[in-house]
Amino acid sequence: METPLKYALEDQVGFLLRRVTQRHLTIFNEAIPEVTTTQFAVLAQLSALGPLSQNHLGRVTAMDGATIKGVVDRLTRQGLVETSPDPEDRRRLTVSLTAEGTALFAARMETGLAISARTLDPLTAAEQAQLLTLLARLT
Amino acid sequence: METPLKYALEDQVGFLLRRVTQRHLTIFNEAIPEVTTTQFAVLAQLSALGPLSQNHLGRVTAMDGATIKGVVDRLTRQGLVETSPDPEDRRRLTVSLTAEGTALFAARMETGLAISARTLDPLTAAEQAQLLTLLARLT
DNA sequence: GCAATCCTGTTGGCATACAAACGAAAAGGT
DNA sequence: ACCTTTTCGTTTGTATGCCAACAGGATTGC
Repeated sequence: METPLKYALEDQVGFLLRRVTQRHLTIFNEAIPEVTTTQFAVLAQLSALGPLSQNHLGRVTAMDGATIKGVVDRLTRQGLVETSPDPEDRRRLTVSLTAEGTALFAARMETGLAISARTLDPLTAAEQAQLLTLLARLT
Repeated sequence: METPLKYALEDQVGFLLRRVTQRHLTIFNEAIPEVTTTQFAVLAQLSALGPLSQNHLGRVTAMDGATIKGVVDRLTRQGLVETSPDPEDRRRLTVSLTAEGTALFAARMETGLAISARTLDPLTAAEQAQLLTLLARLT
């Protein structure tokens, strides 16, 4: 008497994560079309922490070296950040917000918070808190 | 007396989702190096539902037309799926598992379930169930 | 002081993802 | 029958996201 194993895709964490992420990205793109989620994360961390080396910036935004480079390049092209060599360490590239980048983040920060709220909207306040706690533990 | 608004990146759902997804993908790649998560999802749905049109396959795996095409192309190149024209509807391309694809999914299905379990490992059984329920409601 | 190691940024390659635009085929309405 | 609308698959373009390999600079061990 053995139960035949079934693989229900809809019940797998990975699939659920992907679907929820898709919904979140849709909400984000509608609300903040100027930049992407990862670009916004970079603006947020530069705003909170000040200028950082490119690799350090990658660490605080959870992107590896190759990824953060692409993001920084595109933000530079848009004039939202700028890079300068670090005199202390000639390997390092310091990334900082431009006036335009500072202004954009200031103007869109509240929208950013609203996007998170909207993503969690189907849940009650208690459920939202629980979800965030559980997700944080899976990090 | 107004509270200055802060944007704590680490507390935003989108950022948490991205980090948890990163951890999940790492676990998956180690356990099943032959295919990616999305490719595995395609194999799972073809295994569960039988041959499907390419677009239909995209819907049951949550991928848009452009994405599912790339995934099917790569799986075809690996000999895990094959496509054939649908005589009923000349626009349609029927995608089905090859013997090799069927065998691979059968051999890796349990591992797939173990990957989900490993991803959720930091949580208790009750917390795991709760998380899945909450995520499903955000779909 | 110097060799082994580590860190930083860059590049190339592969694999999602989605938008937009397109042609061909099917379905529906009148 | 005919026209409009959908659906299906394709292609192009942009943006993550990771790995692996690399070069040059900084650090550490000895």
